[in-house]
Amino acid sequence: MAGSKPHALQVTCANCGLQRICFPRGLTQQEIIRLDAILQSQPVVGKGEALFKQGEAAKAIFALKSGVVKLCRYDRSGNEIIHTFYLPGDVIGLEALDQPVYQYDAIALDRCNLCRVEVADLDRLAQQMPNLNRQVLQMMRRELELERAHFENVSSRSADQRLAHFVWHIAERFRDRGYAMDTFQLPILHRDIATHLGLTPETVSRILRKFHQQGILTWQRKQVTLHDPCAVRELAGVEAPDEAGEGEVCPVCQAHVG
Amino acid sequence: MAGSKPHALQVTCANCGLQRICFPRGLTQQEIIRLDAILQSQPVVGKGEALFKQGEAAKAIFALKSGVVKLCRYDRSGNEIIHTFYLPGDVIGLEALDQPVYQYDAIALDRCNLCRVEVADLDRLAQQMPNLNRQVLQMMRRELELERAHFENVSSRSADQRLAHFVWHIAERFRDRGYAMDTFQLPILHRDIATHLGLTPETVSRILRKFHQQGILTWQRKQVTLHDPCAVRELAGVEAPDEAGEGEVCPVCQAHVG
DNA sequence: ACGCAAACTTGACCTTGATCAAGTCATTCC
DNA sequence: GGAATGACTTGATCAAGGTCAAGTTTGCGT
Repeated sequence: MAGSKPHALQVTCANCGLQRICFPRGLTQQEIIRLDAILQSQPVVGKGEALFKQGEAAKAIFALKSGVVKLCRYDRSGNEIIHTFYLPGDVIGLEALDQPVYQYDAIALDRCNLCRVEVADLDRLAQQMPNLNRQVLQMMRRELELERAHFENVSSRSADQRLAHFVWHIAERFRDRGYAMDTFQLPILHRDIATHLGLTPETVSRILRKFHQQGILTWQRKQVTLHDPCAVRELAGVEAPDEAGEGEVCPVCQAHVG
Repeated sequence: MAGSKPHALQVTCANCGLQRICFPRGLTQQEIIRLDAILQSQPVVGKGEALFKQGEAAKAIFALKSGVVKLCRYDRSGNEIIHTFYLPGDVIGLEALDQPVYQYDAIALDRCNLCRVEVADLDRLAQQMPNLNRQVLQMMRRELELERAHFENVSSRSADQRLAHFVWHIAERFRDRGYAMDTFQLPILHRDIATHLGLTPETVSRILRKFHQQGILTWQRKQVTLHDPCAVRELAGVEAPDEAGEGEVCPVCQAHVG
């Protein structure tokens, strides 16, 4: 993963590998340099630790350089509800721009490298950079879009479909970040997946066994492998991107896999 | 409802009854006047008609003055998914600020009075009014918060709880708008409720009968009555607002009802 | 390397809510 | 006003997935 060498030179937005998908997307080179100037700290958070917790003063937002983070909250009877998993390149805690305290917990699922941006600094910068406002609005809208897509997945589909859709969605995000989509490390507990999808760990376990037996995908330890990406996509209920194309090779599996 | 007299004087933001909850919230008097200037049209949309449809060019956002609107979309097998119902004072189609086309259908559930704001006009105005950017961001964040709350409701609760939570949530929104919370007209089909909550119409019908028999609430025709608001809130899994208060009267039912 | 705690698996059983079918009730359109 | 259409109700049946219980495996701390 990016940024894991402890002795590496100081990473700036200008030379960060995540520039394309992170904050700076859509900003000019000059603007990126000014953004860099307010990025004071690049904290590391250990497995299980919180970037922030519900109720804490919301003073900063974070960009995730490596690792995985879950955004969650507890209902009145203490059940965890997991809204999202963040991957490298995602921006976490945007709500802080708008509210005095965080509304959710953000928990690192493994060791995470982050960039921390103070809300006050960002606000000040935004007054001089209209593009940044647009950028922030777009990130917020994307977050809304993700939550809606997730709701559509959970609201009315079978357990098999939910799980297939989840895996496919994660695979797509890895693909978009330039990684292989047919095999990747995913440090998420099956229990957390179950919670995220409104299922039980037992059900997830049974479905994963079935998928494995059918040769569709395996998910053992933290290693996910899509043996038949098209079948996963099909189960997930996602359209093939180039339906009207060549028609010879599967556009998803051939174009992006391996 | 507001704005229903056809011969009424021209309604402006400055004299609109929804000023507190709609767009202008957080703007100065001067800014509201400038906002007014770009509000050219105040369309009326009939029952079942669309404000906009998925795939259309996203050129405007809307403020709802009267009526109810659903935001929905269809999955691959043609099943409707309903994300939100908008009540008077809500702003609809914010995504348009950020995208070339609408991603959802917005359908009027009864006759609706609207304000239409062109995205281009709003963009231009926002460059001169930093408050407006903040305002837009806040509305977007609220929309995200609503979607997450809805997901939490549907993801892991029983059918009874989902329905109670839905009714309670709507009642709260009416209360916040200055209407009675224990009885109101709600022009939403039971079928649409079922879709919104990931249930079937049959299940909704059975649960409503049970609630009626238990004296908790009735929902006949379009008339909703909460006979025991506290029971509804309890079922919905929502904390009483003033738990540590007087302790004598139920803070919700006495303070806001009737 | 050992042992404990947590994660995961597997099987038997049960509950919730979906499905199917046949009705009743409202609303709308001539 | 009366038929036709769509909304809602009610009952019988069924299956997906939850629950409970007892395993096995994994990972971590010492």
